[in-house]
Amino acid sequence: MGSGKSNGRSKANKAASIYDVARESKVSVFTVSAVINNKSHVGKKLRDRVEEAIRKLHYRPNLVARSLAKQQTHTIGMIVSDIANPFFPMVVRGAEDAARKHGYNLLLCNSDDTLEKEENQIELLLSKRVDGILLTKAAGEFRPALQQMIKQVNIPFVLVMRTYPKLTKDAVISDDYQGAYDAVSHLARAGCRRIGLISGPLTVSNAIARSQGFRDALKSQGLPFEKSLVIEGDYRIESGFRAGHALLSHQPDGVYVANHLMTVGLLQAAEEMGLKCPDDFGLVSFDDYPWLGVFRPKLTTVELPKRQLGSEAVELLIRRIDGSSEKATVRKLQPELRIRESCGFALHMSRSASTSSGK
Amino acid sequence: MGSGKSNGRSKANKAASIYDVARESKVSVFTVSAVINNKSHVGKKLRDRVEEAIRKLHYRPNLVARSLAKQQTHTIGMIVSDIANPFFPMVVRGAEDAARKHGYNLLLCNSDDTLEKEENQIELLLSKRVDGILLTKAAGEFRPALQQMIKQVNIPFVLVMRTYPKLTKDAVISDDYQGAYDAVSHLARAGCRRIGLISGPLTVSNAIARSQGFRDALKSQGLPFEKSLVIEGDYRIESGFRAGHALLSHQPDGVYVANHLMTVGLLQAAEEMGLKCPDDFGLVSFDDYPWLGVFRPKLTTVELPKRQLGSEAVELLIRRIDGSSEKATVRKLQPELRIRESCGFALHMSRSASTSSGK
DNA sequence: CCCAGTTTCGGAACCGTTTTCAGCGAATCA
DNA sequence: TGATTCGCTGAAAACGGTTCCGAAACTGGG
Repeated sequence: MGSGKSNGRSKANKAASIYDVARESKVSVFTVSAVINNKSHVGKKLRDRVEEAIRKLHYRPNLVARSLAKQQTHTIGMIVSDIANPFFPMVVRGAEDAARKHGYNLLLCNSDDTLEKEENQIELLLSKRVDGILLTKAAGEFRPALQQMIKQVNIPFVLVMRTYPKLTKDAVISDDYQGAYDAVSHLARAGCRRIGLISGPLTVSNAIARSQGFRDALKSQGLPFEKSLVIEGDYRIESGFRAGHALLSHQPDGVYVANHLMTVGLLQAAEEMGLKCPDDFGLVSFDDYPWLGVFRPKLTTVELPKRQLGSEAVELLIRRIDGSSEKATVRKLQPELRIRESCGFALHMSRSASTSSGK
Repeated sequence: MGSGKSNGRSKANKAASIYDVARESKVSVFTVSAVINNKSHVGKKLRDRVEEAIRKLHYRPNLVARSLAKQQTHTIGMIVSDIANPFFPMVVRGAEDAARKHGYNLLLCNSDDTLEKEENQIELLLSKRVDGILLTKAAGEFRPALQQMIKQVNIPFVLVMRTYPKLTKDAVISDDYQGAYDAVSHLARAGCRRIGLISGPLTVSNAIARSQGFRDALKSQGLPFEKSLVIEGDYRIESGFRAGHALLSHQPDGVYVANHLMTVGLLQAAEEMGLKCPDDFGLVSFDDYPWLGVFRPKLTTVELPKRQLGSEAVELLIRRIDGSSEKATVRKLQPELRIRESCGFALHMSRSASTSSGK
């Protein structure tokens, strides 16, 4: 009924399926499938005919059907705190490039470092049957049901930037302890004696490592640990601002900040208080960016290999997806101290030089 | 044969399917499906039994199977130039939040503003049967086969930041013309008489709009257009650096740069040449960032509503996915001039005031 | 010329959902 | 109490691939 004896499938708005090309080239779907994945050798003539049909129909295999059949999606989920935090874009970029190289796509999620959002994102990713998940773990433990599901589907995770052995021992992180150690050692060499710390949330592994590096560097430099000079933030600007106010009121002569965003907050606070860096206090912070060299104060930073962080995480994850049984491993990448001006090294050089020459 | 009369499916490493919960709760799969999507009313007792089984088995529907059956993936592809360009993270974040709110996920791709990569990404996204695509179009035209495929699958696109009517008229962009116009008008008000431009690649709509705004503002201020003071870059640091060298050698007293990354390059060049901003030249650039207020030179910028750009693009795209037939529309968001210090407004105020008082 | 051994190919089951189409039972009304 | 309608329920067919298995075609040797 209706408009004539059409075969019922409206031609418009319908991508060709493997059946269409099979019919077009007068072979079975198996043969088409075989030439697509060039599997078991298909005769030259048939192969040509099939390829011709594929071109003619603009056929592209439906990857969701393939995913269902093969039980793998060639998609990996990536959960970061917040892509708008300038730290993450480069690691995401590193991950995306590595993923694509292996034929994988990236499903990007933001957790805002919130357990609840993180759990929701993971559930969704599991439902989408991603082949693996890259996770910058927020503080807190998964609810039992989620843990069960994760165990049940047996999907590989690899942690990025932060460890969380309860979930998996596979992780790629930066050597935060060393980075912090270098940073405050440098501050001390530059002549600082009362060094403050604005740390990340101590519920999270890298904040702990950075704090520990801070303490140990202090100790090895023979400097006292003053409780009033240590403030815990949450890696965001606002917390750096508050911490900055609190900290600077105790008049440290140097401060080490555990990430860039909090450094920005600290600088805001300093400006409000009429304090200048590096004249009034030395400063070294984590995370470096290409543009930090052109703005004053020229920040002395410890740079993390962000891109590599992302790419190595993906490489490891894909090895796991492919069933690698290499033993669980946390890959620790080395940071790099980039000395510019905010540490006041030039300023205090003479004093520093005289003390170090005494050794 | 083998180890007894086991039912053959190894229990380990296998997520429960809808059949499992149907068997467990002794109903048909239809009923289970019905309670999951709470469709046609299912009796209270049955519903309870099913939900109980779901909980017990930690069942989560397999979204790839659902996608295949429903012919929609609830996934949207987003192609940006480069997520590591600080401009994009916030628009991606805006997009991700909006997408999630509607139950969609974001598949993120980088094109490096390269036609070839862009085409590959699109093909992949089409194969993955994403429901729609957000695209910051690179320069150049799709190859015919791709155009055909796009037409054939009839998938909605919405353009972000750059228009490209050949593909679709749906776009959400910023009012680049106005932004540029305001920027250089402000420079002129601040007393600049020889204003230079570092533009984006003129193969791309927003670079053209910004250049046009530059010209018109010059004209309306009665300032001459000097060809040697206009240089085309590609929105990256390196090109800003080269352009900066070339431009500053002609000694402009003001320069307007079409994005932040090139501004960074310009500042590098200025430093190498011993030129200071705003003492030696006024500067206003596009893109603002939370941290620009704490570093010197404090950049005067025209800020684009990045987050909104992303979210509105998603909203429009989803309306299209849902079959909205509202007429094609480019949504133009207003930029905001943020006056700080790099424009030298304070510096030249007196001169500017005297001239404007004469009018 | 015949038969065993390889390729090559086609048929059909399967992946986990949704959804159509009947059928069955219960509830409402006369 | 019996008939009619309505609400639920279940079997089965898509969705678009992959892949096992058996059959057909082709090869070569005796």
